Amino acid sequence: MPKRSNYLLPTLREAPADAEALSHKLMVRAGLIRQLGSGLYTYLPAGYRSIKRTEAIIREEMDAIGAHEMLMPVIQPIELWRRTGRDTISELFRLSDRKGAEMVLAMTHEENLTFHIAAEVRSYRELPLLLYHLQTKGRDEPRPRAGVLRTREFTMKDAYSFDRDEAGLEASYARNMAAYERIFDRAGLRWYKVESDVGMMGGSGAHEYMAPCPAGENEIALAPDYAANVEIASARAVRVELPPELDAPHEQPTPALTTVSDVAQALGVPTGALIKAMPVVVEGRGMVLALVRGDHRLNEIKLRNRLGADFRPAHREEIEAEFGPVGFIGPVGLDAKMPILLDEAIRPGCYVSGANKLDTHLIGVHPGRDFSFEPADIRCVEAGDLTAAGHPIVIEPAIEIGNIFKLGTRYSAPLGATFLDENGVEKPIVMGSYGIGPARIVAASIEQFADQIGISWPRALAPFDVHLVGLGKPGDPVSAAAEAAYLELTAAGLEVLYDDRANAGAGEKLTDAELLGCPLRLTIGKRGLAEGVAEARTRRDGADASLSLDGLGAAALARLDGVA
RNA sequence: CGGGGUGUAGCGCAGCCUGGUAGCGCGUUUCGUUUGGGACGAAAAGGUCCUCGGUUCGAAUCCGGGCACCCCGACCA
Repeated sequence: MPKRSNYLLPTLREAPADAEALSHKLMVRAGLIRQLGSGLYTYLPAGYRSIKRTEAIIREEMDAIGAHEMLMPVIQPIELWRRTGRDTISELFRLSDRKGAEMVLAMTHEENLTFHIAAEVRSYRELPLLLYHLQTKGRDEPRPRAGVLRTREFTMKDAYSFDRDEAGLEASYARNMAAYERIFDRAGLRWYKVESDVGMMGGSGAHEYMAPCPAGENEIALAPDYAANVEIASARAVRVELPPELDAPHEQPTPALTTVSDVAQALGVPTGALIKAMPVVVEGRGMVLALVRGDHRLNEIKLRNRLGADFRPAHREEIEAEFGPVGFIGPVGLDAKMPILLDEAIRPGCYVSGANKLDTHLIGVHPGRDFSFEPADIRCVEAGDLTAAGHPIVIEPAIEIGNIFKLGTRYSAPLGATFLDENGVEKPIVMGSYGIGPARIVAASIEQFADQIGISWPRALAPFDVHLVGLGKPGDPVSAAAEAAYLELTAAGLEVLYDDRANAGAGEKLTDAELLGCPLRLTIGKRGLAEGVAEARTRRDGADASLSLDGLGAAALARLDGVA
């Protein structure tokens, strides 16, 4: 176990100027990481200890569900990626070897493993399989950020399941889910499992594991009976007060009023009484008009999923050709020209919409009567919306610490991973993939539990169980007692960092211990030595106690047992 | 890829507008005094001022190109 006097733990009194997120600042200040380049971080010894502890938990729980660890290369021939069509992903790092052959740095390992499974697995008798590895991933992120939270190179635990059918996949999925819940619980995190978009992984279903924290780059919608990424979340909108019914739409002059809030204010109606019209162009299909309530935002992921195709916002010229002046467009009269999707939050009633005429809106527009539409759920949920059971939703920022995907045959089909069933029929293997980012677990833990004075580790992730602070000078009895304590703690099986520095003051050592945030700090000083005790302070609750130097190892272990 | 910002000693920053031998705090080294919350005194080391070019007698400073890094947005298996 290390002594601080010859351990690389460069703590800083101030955070580097370019750090913004709390976990980033603290990891640098506590001497856990240093930056090499944008999105590229070195783990110094103490930081790497936490990473390894996290990885150990992951290994134990993956092994416990019968997954088998292996190891696959980071550098791969691009050919495999061509076969799955992932060679065009812009985040893919590309390189070439001395012969000019094109290679990539793997961003995940579906191609790699499926390639082997295709070659080695022939029969239903060999399935199911569940394999994983912990390996470096490369991603040419457009924007790395927040220290270790979003980097261009990082280690990921990725597991892959291979089953003969959907039912098998469901079972594999459930096993991984159970392992994940144990992993995040053991790591001491606050976390949620949320429904998520399948994104570019493809496949039929996905969940994300989210750790709420201020630096999170995702938003999750939460209620007692609900948890989903806002990318796909659905809820009942808060009702709005609508203007009185009219027999037919009436034109209303709205000179130069092009925004929802301006129009609402001028007409004396809530913004929710307006219909916001967003024309989009679907590749190869033409224009579609998406309508959401004036106080809502269009959810592009939900709209894409609903359309089943990518789309782009219509250009100004396209809008002017089909509708009228930008800022005054609406659905009335357009239902013959293009499909209209009306968000479900727009309840029956009379609304205000653009009149497709300069400086003019329509009041008394009744969907269904004044234009035809298809109902759709295409808006972003908002805080205060209600779940099916009537609970209000809150929205929290969170960091994605793990995800699980039902891949189906997304990779097995293009890579020819098939098997013969009992009837001799060749079928594609049904796959799932399951990822966890150990560095994000570490950073999320710091985000969730740090306080004014520094990190506050859960015991499971702390670089050391005990931070032993010796306040004596070389050669004095205090120093000798600290050295003895160090030996005894180590012998008791504790992971201990001993601050034996002769050139650091008491305040410096104690402050450093608080910054690094190990669960138990033991101080050996003149004061305690006179009583034959070490002074113990637990980091999470700040509680002090005196532990007899005689039998210190057992006493420290007992003290730690009371800590998270 | 759009917008904003930064680059000067290990870290944090000033100096730049108005060109004239590069500074402050912390840290580091040595000596002494201290020794339970970053202590005091004395001495010292440490910088191609991101880079390339231009203007000028003279450039950290003015002008132009490039690079790197950070923040917001887009993007994010």
